[in-house]
Amino acid sequence: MAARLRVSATRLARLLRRQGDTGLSPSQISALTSVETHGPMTLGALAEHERVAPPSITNVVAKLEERGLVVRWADPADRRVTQVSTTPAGAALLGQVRERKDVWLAARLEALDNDERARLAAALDVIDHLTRVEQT
Amino acid sequence: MAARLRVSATRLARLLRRQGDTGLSPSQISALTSVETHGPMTLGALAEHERVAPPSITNVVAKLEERGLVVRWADPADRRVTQVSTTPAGAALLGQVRERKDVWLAARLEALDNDERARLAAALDVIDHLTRVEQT
DNA sequence: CAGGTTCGTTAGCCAAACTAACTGTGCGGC
DNA sequence: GCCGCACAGTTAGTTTGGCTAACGAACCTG
Repeated sequence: MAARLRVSATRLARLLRRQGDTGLSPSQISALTSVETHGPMTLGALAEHERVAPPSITNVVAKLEERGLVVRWADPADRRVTQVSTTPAGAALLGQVRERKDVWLAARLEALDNDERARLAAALDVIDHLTRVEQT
Repeated sequence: MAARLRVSATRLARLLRRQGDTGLSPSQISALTSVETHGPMTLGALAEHERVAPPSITNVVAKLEERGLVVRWADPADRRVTQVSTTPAGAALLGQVRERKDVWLAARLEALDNDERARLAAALDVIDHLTRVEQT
């Protein structure tokens, strides 16, 4: 069961990733997603979250800022740290990517028969639960 | 439904990927997997399958060969082409990675209750079917 | 057997990651 | 209160891995 689920999940994720082509590099899209989901954060926290060295995050954020997808400002309480958060444009771009993937996936779901869809629907909670446990 | 499945599948794939750490780069492990699953193949076919330029595959295969994970030989029928296939060591490495992921995932499945496991089991065929259709 | 085609490799360039070193800011001991 | 240390982010320089362009060897066709 583990092996079958592993293969299917990996394959589905790969197919989904192929639908999510933006003009951004993988590290850029990943950083942008982190900033959106975890709210305004410091560059150091972002670097740690992305498991990347500080100089790399400087560069990634600079490019995202050039495109107007994030904003960066000095923290008034501690002027060493700089905070970063998404702009409406950044959020919109992520939304478009997600919607494109959902459209593609929905089309696949349409191709299933009613019984299959019902079984998948019944398992959605389980799959969700499986991935929600604290990530080890 | 599409959105929930997308999120869960993406997250599960990411968690699985984190368990699969080898000393190899992503392109190396991907190429090795392709060679294993599609049998002996020419370098050009491998490059096309990996959606990568021919010079890149030369480099990737050279590194895999250094580690003894694949072997490369000239095709006797057409001495321009070189075939590549996995060694027992290469297959063993892939097997270890898969097993490590399966062990991790099986432990998570153990944490589910019986009803959840039953619902997931009933959906396995569906998820499999979903990813088996010709990839667009 | 000469010309053109195909396969893989070599050469050279660019993007993106890293480490090491620097700047500017905060903080705590004397 | 100032002096020294710690910390956040950036700059500088290197390494890695991808690409395109050009090349050599092998094949095929007229």
